[in-house]
Amino acid sequence: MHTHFRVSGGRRTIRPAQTGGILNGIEDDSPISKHQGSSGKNMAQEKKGPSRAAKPVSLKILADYLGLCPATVSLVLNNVPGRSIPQETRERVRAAARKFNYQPSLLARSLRKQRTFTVGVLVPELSDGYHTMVMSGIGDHLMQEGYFYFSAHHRHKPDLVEEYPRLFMGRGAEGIIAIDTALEHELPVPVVAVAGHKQIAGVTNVRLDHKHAAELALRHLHQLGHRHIAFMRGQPFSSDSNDRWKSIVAVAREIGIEIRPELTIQLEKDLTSPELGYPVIQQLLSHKRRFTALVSFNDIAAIGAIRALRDANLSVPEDVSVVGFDDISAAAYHNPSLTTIRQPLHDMGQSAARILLQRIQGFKDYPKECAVPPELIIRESTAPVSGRSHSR
Amino acid sequence: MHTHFRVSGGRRTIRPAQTGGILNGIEDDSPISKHQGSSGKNMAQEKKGPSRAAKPVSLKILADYLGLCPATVSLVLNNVPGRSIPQETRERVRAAARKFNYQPSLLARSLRKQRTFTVGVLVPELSDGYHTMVMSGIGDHLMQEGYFYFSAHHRHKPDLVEEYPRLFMGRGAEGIIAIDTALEHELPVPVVAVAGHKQIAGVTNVRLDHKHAAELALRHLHQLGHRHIAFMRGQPFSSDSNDRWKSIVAVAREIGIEIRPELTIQLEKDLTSPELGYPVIQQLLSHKRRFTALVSFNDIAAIGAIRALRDANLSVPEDVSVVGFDDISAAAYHNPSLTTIRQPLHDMGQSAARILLQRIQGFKDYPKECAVPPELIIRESTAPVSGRSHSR
DNA sequence: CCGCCTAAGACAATCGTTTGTCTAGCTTAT
DNA sequence: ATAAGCTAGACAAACGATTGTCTTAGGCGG
Repeated sequence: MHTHFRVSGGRRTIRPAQTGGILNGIEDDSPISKHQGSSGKNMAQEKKGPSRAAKPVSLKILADYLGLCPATVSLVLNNVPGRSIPQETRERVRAAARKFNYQPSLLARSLRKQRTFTVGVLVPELSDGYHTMVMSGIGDHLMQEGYFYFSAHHRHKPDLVEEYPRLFMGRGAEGIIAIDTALEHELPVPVVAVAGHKQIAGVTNVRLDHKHAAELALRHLHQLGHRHIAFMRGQPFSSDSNDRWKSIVAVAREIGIEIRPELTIQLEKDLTSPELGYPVIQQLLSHKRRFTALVSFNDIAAIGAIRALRDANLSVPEDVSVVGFDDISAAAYHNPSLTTIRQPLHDMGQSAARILLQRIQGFKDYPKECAVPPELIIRESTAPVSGRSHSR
Repeated sequence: MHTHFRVSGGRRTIRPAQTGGILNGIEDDSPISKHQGSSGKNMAQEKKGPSRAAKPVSLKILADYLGLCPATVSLVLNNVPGRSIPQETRERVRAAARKFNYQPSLLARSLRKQRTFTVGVLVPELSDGYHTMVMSGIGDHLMQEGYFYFSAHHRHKPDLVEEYPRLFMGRGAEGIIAIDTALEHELPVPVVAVAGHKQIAGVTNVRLDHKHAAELALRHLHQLGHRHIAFMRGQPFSSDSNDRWKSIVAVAREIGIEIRPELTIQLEKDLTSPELGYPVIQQLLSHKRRFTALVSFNDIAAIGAIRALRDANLSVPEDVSVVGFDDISAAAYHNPSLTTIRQPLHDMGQSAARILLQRIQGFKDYPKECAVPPELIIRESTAPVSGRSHSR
């Protein structure tokens, strides 16, 4: 699998102090609070004994305080229609809820309604930019829809891949999103896979539209006048390698670009550094075949390739144009900055979440697959083919 | 100044026409897996309305099947001591549990035991490398200890920073870890902040040992013979800027390195691209002061700084050594690769989780603060001071 | 033969909500 | 005046597990 990474900047920022206090905190330790407090001020609450959390107010406490029964309070707070409760009572209830900062226990509610509004997200590695970019999209959509999610990373250990979905479900997850993870069998809840490796019944796959990606890259180069193009194939173990290559071959044929075996190089090493692309380009150059452009398997390899080209006294993009893949953040910082095919990872995450929620909500005709369109990011590493192009 | 790199702002984007859309294949029906389905009462799962998950076996179902009462089954499965239950029954129970793939509802258990083994992790941005690296450490420790976690990102929106902790608690979180987030007030559960901005009662802070970091950077340069060192201060709004600077000043004094105002530059812009460091170095160079080394506020700025130095015909590291900060992944890929101070983000996450769990388990004497040691990563951007060092 | 002890498990309360059903008191229509 | 109809809530049964207390039936000794 090729590597995606992201650079972290030192961008920890401070926001202006926010002084809009919400009323909060009833700090008593008696089960029934007779606290006719003043308006909410943030009093430092003294922790006594063990540092257990102060018990939050329950419906029952609230009901006792109001002289009502818990059910009624629940009805008011949930605005259940078709119940006759006078406006005055409603307001009394709501006022008390505010006053005690009542926060319903989602735990209890979930148990009762058999609905948790929670999903599980399974990911190989949390510190990897590719995965977390997808998670970011997932998170956005889920939060917006009022769902929460557990996440877990398995570092490709098969036993964890096997175990976490079960644990998720034990915690009430209503669905599971698996990023770049090969699930082994069907699960009793809806599952959406992002860049998954397998076809399993009941799993919706979200993946890049490889065909489209190939079109963007090749048409771009073609329009710039490139006709002699070198290609780099991904490592066999990368889940995208095969699809991506097949699409390139198909599109090349459509457009009328020739793919020549002697200009095709194959990545083998399991590296996540530019080293990945350096030696293969050196080798390619040693054959002294003419080419004016290179389609790299990913940005990392492209950076290594550019270094190899420069070390061979070829300029990028003057002599050779280079197209990367992924749009890792280093692509923009590199010199020259990289023209690349961006995977809309964030969108893919959002789509995955959207589809999962649809399935959870009972859509029967959910898509089995969802192909997300890539995006061509044009930067400095590609240019029109020039007279002094690389030929020997 | 002409632009050397085009980053997100100035790029041209081509978005292909929306082909195909999402629906590609349609799966007729997902028969929910009935992988058990042997004797006993097989819960017939039919999709009543929504495609809800097959209902998992509960303790009660299991008990019915065994001709026991739920309580007994619970006792066996939890190995509750002090209960007399014959070995034969125990085995019968366990066999049945295996057979039906019984998975206790953590929801119900949590409700009963008032213990969820769940914490909430609050983070500004999920797609940022800094934050997710910390999360990775958090996840490692929590999982190892049998805890799960919700995560949520707030994108610095004050209302979300305010709201999510409450929602976490509504879902039973027993503690909260806030990464790089300015919480406003005390919470009724233990809180650990990583790179937090404030001192709030009840919050344990995990942060980098800035003093140590300054020592590593300055001693390294000092040992290489550098005496004329330029310094870059972080933006005022960055939470680390102040601490880091104070430490540098203190350590410089200890070692005997002079900090000269005319060699000190101040970052102002809120950028996460190398642009951050470029103009300030240009300006510094315009003063024609002699310096042989630069301590950058972070790696991103260092990359911009190096570009500025090179554009001024100065080589790195031959003329000027540059030390970065953070060790973002691009630091290793850059040319020259960056010598930098690595923040052990993963460790910081682990420490945060460890401390939080201790506090949850009732440790009274938890540390108010935890300083994590940085690490010096020596790469190509620093070298011994040479004869041809930058002086004018 | 009777009482006591203990093993083996049943019973029931509880956690905090939700929600269908029921009732006491009042109003209204016939 | 009486039945019918509302109103404003109470009541209680879930949801699925845990856990303290009770019950039953043998087994045993006296």
